Amino acid sequence: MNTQFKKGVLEMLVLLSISERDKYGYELVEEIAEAVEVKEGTIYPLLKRLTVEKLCDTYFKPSKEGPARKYYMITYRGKDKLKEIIEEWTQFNKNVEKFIDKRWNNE
Amino acid sequence: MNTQFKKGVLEMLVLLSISERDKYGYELVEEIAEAVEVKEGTIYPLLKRLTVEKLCDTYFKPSKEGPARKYYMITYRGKDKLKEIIEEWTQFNKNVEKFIDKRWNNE
DNA sequence: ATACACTACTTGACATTGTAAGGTAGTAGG
DNA sequence: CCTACTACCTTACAATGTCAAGTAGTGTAT
Repeated sequence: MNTQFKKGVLEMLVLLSISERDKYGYELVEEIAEAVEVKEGTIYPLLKRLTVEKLCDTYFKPSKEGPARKYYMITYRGKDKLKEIIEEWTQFNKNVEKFIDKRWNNE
Repeated sequence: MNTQFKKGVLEMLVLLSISERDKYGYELVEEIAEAVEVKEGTIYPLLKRLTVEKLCDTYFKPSKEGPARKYYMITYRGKDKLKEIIEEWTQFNKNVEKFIDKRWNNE
């Protein structure tokens, strides 16, 4: 899978996922990996960035199946950002699709 | 416009464009800029990479409207690569759209 | 002639973000 | 006690787009 395609998109997927409900890191990795090939080493640093940028907040909760889980909760800022990213992605994607359709599928 | 979204995609667009017919750099910049916000400083280095990787070849041709133009011509390797990239993009995109649709448009 | 606008190509220092590979630690079961 | 699974984290690295600046040829108006 082309690594480059994921740039920026993973941020959108993570924000989108925690906008449904609070999730912990490991859970996010598994959920996103179902859609896009991705490993822990990608998601954890991303979650840290999001936290530093105040797009999400975190808290710990003990677990019976292993070590405590760090939950990520989207902030208002995060929600605004998510909306913006989705709009940009949608527009970008539309333009790319149009570009491809004109040149690729007409043959 | 989110810079990150473009990563990898511009390579696809350039290859796609020169797969129609040979194009010169400046022409490519203008054509691609119609779909995706982009400047010369992005496209020229990309064209150099494609040339080094033998995905395209180049030749010069004089012009009456300015300095000589450097044309880019896709190679067989470039065509194979293009096919591969388009398939990957299509699949990737489908997965991302599905991920978004489930979580965003249901509200 | 001179200056300016437009065409056309090039480059280097930089920022962002994903990857690989490794590490730490808690809990449960044989 | 050893293994497997859950869960988190970090560092060094690679790829690619951006900015800003530069070089040059050609045509047009002053």
